[in-house]
Amino acid sequence: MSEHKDFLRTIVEEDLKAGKYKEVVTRFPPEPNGFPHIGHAKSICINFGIAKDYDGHCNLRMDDTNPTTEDTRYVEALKDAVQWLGFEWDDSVRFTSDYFAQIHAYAIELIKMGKAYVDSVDEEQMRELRGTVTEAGKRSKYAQRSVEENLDLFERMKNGEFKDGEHVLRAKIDMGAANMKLRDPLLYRIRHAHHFRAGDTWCIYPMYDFAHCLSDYIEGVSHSICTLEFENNRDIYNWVLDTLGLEAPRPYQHEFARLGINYTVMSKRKLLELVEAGVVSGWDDPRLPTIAGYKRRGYTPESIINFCDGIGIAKANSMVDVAQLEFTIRDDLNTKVARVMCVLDPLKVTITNYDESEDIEASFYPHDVPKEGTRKLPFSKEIYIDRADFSETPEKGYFRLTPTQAVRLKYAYIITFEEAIKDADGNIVEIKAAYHPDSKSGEDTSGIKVKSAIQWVEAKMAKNVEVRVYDRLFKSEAPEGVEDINPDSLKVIKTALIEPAVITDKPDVRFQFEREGYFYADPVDYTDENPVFNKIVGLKESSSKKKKAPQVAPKAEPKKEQIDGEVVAMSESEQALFDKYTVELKLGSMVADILARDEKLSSFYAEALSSLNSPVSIANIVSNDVARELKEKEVNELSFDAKQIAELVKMVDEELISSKIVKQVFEEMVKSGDNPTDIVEAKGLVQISDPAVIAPIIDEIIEKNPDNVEKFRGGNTKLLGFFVGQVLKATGGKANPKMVNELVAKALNA
RNA sequence: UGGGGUAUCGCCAAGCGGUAAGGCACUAGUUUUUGGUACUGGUAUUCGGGGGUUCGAAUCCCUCUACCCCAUCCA
Repeated sequence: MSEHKDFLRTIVEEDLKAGKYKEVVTRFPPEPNGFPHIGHAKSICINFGIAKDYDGHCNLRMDDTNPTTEDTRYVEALKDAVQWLGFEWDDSVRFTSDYFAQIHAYAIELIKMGKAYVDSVDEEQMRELRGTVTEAGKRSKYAQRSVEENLDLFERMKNGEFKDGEHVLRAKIDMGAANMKLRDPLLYRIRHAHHFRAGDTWCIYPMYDFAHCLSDYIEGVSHSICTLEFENNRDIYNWVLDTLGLEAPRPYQHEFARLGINYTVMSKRKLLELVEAGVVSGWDDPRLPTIAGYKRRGYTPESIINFCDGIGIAKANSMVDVAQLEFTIRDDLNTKVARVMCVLDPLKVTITNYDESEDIEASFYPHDVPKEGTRKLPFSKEIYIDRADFSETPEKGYFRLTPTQAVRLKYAYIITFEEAIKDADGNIVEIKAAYHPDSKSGEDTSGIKVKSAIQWVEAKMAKNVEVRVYDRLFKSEAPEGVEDINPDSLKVIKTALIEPAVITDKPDVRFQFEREGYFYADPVDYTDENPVFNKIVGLKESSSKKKKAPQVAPKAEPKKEQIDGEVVAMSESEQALFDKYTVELKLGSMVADILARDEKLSSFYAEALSSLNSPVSIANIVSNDVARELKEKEVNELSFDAKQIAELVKMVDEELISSKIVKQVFEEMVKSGDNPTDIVEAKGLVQISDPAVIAPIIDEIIEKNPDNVEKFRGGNTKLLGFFVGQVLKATGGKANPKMVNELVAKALNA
């Protein structure tokens, strides 16, 4: 677990500490209506990860409440994904459909409580009655049905006496709720459909909002973690469990931001479109962000998990750069995988002065990968190199073979250019070169300096392989649909040549093709006759090698000006108050504004003022600290009163306590409702303003932090705050901060 | 438009009143028979804007702005 916990783990820890739950139970609850993608992987990592970190467990639950879209094919894909990532679910796979009977019983209970009713308006009417975001909705006339009638109707719904859409069961909550989700949400609808699991036993199915919270409760889930778009649903979640009076411990819902990655799409709908339109070869197309796609492409589970860990968990909508994903797979494979030579775009090279043949022993791993293993590389007069590794007219900074620049054949000899053979169109079809017999790798005495060592294969022994070079599926960073498809997202190279050992010995399934990237033997199409490799990801290229600098960043716009909206005007009485505050009491206009506009605040202020004539100080504390408390409370709910605030301010005015301590005392007042004077006395919070007491503490701090002293004296004046903070901490906040500031500054500058 | 959220480097993301973490990307250098890797350095005088409180504010208060979610018998 990383040092910095995400907010979910923070919540879990607090709950555990408070003894809210005996055990952490989470769940990964996908709907089996599509293939899981990397966004699901994030959720899997969060849910299974948290369970693992806190010795709890995580259920895999198929949220199968909609028989018309779900299929067992998808549950298999979902199970695969979790397993492939290396997580284990508790017990067997759960299904919401397993709880249909219990959920149904809860529905009846709700009806009996008068908290649910059968509604019989059609869809269109229902939409109208729901109102809009700004207007309250109206309840349908059916909401008045008696419990008996509701019970009867609901029973008949269950028995299949009605057609789809004829009736629904609704929770009776509030048609005027500002949260639209709370306007009598649907609990059950009629669906005469075959359920892939429950078969035909049901013709009513619970809605997500009803089934999910109850399923969580039934499974003993403690932390129900979902994505941000369910924030509004949280109120129903709580309503159902609370209204049913389900006993603690019960689950609570927490939301995090779903994953977005640029140059791809993540919604099930868009993914399905691509698959159905045949733009990709299927759900496991290596260009897709599906788990099946990444798996087929050659990504490792570790890399996906590292990626999910790396991006963190928060509540801000975000779009992660694919480069971050690519980093994790390179990083993972770098230390694991054998390096072999494959020439993607072969150019024949004849070594004019070499006539024998030999086998060269070469390590599978570079010096910095602590793994063992070698293979034999055949070498002879005729070899192939990559077309890109020769240039007749090299640009500045080109490191490979040119008419005037020798290059090393990796693990073998250095060669120098002799002649380029061209066809009628002027295309180079062959290079003639000379090798240097004394330059053999490991026993080089030639003294020739080369800038690069390139991959090659021996012509006769090389195996022909198919290489599928994948690039991002979309050309735009935030693709909308098929129109944004990158036409070059797949290049099939049928004529690549690979060193024989890879095919004959099959040392592994994943390789680094030297200087090209990481590749994976396609698990589906690879055969001995037609070996197929998928490009997982290219090697990182330093900018100097990159052909055209894709310099995008068109330097920042000149900082867009922000136009402030208009502030609501004050009413007449508020204005009068404001004037009084600013003119008579000499308050700052901001503070006066806050007070004048808030009736609770202004009357609280007036009351405090009546017991202590210190208008500015009181105004400050009322407009800041008291205002915070009054945000969600009424005056009579406060644990303290205006008189006590006046008392507190008095102590500040008399310099009995420092402004820092005020915060502390105030917190205490909020918590306990005790008198400020008593708090100060009980905790001994009286301000220390004696330099004789403070000075030695400062000396000590200075002595303990020589580095920072040096930095400070070197010009980092921000560090003054650090020292002041340290001194204040050492005195429990009691030292007079103004004095500390002065003394520290003096001491530091001494 | 009512309600619910979110804003910290190009992209993620810590931070919860006392020195603006870290990763990716970028960049300079060292090592290197991969233009890879590894290593070393450089990258936010400032936290969406403006005010206020405080000795001290990314953190507390006020206000404005931008973006996301909610009016499926989807989940």
